[in-house]
Amino acid sequence: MNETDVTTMTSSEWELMRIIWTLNGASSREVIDEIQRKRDWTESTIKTLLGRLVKKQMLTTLKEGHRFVYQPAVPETEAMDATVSELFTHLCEMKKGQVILSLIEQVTLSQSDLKSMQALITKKLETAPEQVACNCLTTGGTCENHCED
Amino acid sequence: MNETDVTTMTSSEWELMRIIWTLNGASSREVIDEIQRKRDWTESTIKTLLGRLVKKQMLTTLKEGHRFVYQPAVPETEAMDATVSELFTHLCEMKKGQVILSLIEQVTLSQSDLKSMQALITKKLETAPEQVACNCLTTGGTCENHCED
DNA sequence: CTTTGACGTTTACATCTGTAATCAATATCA
DNA sequence: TGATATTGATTACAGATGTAAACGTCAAAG
Repeated sequence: MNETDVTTMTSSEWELMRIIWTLNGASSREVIDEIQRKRDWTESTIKTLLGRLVKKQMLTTLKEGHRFVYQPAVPETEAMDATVSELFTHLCEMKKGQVILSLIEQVTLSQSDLKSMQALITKKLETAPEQVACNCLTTGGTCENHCED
Repeated sequence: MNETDVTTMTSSEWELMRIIWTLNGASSREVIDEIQRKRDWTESTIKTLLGRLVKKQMLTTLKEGHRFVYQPAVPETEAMDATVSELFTHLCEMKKGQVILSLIEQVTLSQSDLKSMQALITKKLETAPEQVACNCLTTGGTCENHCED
């Protein structure tokens, strides 16, 4: 039940999590060294962030001697999907397609990713609506109503 | 130069902005009424948020009598794209494709959006790499290296 | 066994955010 | 014109976040 809310992760926290996800668990030293290759955060700052991630239950600790191995408490994929979904709830329904399009444009995608998308899109085309209405106003007025006056 | 940074918008602020974008400019009253159909924020709270958006230069004000018409200082599309792009910089390069795929799956997309995607994907397939490497560690180690031990 | 280092914990503080009451100026109704 | 409602501005305050120093404790080195 009471699931960890990954959507409250901040940018800095994402940076630590990525390392820990990728290493599939890491000591504070590993995280600190890795982070400091890119950011000039002090050791202290990074420790604070680790602590906060543990408190937020994004990380679990395994005691190994008297020090810890920090482990992800949530799978990376789950966190990515949840965060992106959450962001999309803020966007105008009508314009999400455009946003995804420009994402596809900007991201480097593998053959296999592209093929999966192609398949999915072909399937979605079978039942896709002609238009998707704007849902920004509760009154039901759509963007067009207003933008073209 | 000194461009407004849309990526600092919070969830609450997005809600106000959406209304103002959709109405293409609005009075505080309009915003308050519209927001209060969904949220039970007080008038006061909404005014504070409006003020902060003006200070952050996300909104511009036009004096109309002694009251204001709040106008978007940044186009909605631009804000959406910038925010989504920013979020994607936090994600493992290798897994962005999966995330986009699950987005396509979950979002309602119009025929025309889907067709644009299809075209773009077909084009991208021509030059797409077989694999996209994980970029989570500066050491260059990819997810595989670590996940399969 | 003592000194030194590594590591987790506590404390600190400014800024941002959520949430809102109060105030001052103005416009509108009586 | 005076009372009242509107609206923008100021002030408030707790919690989250960025950023980091200092502290206590255990382990390793000497």
